[in-house]
Amino acid sequence: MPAGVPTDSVEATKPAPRGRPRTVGAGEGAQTLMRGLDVLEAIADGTTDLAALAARLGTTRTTTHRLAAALVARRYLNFASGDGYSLGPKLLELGFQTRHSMPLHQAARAHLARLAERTLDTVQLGILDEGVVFYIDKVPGQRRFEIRSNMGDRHHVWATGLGKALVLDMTEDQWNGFFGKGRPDDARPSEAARQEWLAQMRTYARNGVAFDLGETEAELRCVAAPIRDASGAIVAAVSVSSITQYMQPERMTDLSHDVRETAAAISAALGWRKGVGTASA
Amino acid sequence: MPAGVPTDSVEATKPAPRGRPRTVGAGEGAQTLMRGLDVLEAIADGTTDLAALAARLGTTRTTTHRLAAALVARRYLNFASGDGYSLGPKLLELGFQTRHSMPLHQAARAHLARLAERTLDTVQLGILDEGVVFYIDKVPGQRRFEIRSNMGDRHHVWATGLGKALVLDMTEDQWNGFFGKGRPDDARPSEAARQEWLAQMRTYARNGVAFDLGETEAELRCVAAPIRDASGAIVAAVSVSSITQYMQPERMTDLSHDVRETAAAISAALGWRKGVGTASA
DNA sequence: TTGAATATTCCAATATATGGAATATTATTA
DNA sequence: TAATAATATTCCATATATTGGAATATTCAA
Repeated sequence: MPAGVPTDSVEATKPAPRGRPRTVGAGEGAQTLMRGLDVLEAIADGTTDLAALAARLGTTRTTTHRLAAALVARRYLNFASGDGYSLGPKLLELGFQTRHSMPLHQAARAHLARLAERTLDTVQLGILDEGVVFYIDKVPGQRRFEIRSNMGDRHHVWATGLGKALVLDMTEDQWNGFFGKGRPDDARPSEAARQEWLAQMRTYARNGVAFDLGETEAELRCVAAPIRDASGAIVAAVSVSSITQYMQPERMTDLSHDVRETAAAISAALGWRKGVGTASA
Repeated sequence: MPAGVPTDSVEATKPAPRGRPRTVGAGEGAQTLMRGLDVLEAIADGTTDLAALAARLGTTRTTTHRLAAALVARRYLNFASGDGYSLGPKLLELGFQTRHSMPLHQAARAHLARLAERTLDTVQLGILDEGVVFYIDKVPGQRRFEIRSNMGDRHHVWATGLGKALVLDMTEDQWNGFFGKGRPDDARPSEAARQEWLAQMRTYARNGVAFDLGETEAELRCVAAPIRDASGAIVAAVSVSSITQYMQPERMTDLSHDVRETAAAISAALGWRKGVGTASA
């Protein structure tokens, strides 16, 4: 499914429905619910009018309308005559509630703030979600500039410090799967680049800290470390980001300790005990 | 037929739609979807296990399980053996997307940041949602302390600057409806307090700016102004909050201009033209 | 290990969702 | 303004998707 992320919306109009996200199989016996969720997601994806919705779901206008009307009644959708459907306030509510109910979020908040205060730079918290990095919290730094990422953004695993930290425990095969993912075909990285990236990942995995040396934005760098839960599995990662000027090699090394400590503190709050799940093989 | 939920039971009798768009009958023919949403909201409300869920919805465990399983498959819920159900990552996603897709949010962002920079204090953006103030954006200030409200918080209309700004256009009857709302019965405010509050509201409405003089937290004060869309209706409000020490009467007066200007700028970005919908009667 | 609590699957019965066609509501012209 | 197009909404008989009881599987607590 094409992501409707604000950073670069590809098209504003409704295109021909490509591959159908038919998640049939699991969820048998709840067709109406599934279709309702389809409606929700189609609208999140930029569809605004009934006809397009119906075409996308492969249902009649009648059925589609009934589902949409139900969602409007429950405030999951807005409907404005003329502008069509849009995501409703209930989704805002549930989104916020979800964030607050995450033990991770609660455990992390104070630590992130303190890290941001010490480093003066932007601190971010992210999780791995469907193969991409999902930013779930951010504490801005105190410099004269602002790292322009936002909570809710999604970025590629291989090109961000947070992403690399999140996959540090995976096998080299899995790493390979991530590398270059999401790149347009004409910008496929060279084999040499892949090898270098893998070599770096090995180092990061050994150290328990990952760097971003400007893969996405040349002037941006960051230091990230994985957060583990009671089972030792990586469930999130924390990073400190700044511009290259403030991220010379020595500082990145220095920060490594602090970031790792912060990650460890949050991990501890989640029930992790030192030693469980860390690199050993 | 479900009978536990407070917000339905519309049947046979001819509805006499007064001020409120009752959306009667909507949701008919989508029982499964409605029940699915019930599940979602029950879990948002703290229910975690199947038995409790079923009891709450008035459905059998089987049905409830099918719905929950479908929602898990679609990542609207998590299920962890032992901990039960919790809100899932898809809700995070949709929540963020909803926020970003609001024209209001986009129009406001830059203005809020600039206001926060000028005033050094916390700037907040809120909307009226089901009779309460819903905080949808916040730009922290630069003082040594932190206003502890968070995005996603809900507060009472009558006790916050944002809330008052949001209802500035309403009638005195409607104001009355808001006053004291949500208070425990034993803390019902006196008639004198009500009269004083109404008098203040009249002043605020005349000036197009509302103050919070410590109704909720004695040491907190704020200055808020309404944001209007193209139709002139109030759709949101912006506020600057700080501690009393920094919010002496003169400064509140000074801030009034700046806050009102900011609100006007955001309103303009939403298509509002000076004069439309402002106090006139 | 046992027993208790909880989650999950199976199935026939029917209440519930479905879509075609008719209608109402808005937008866009003439 | 009226007439047209475009879109949303309601109606209703039909059959299909959903239901819940009972059986089974899984996890948790001693």
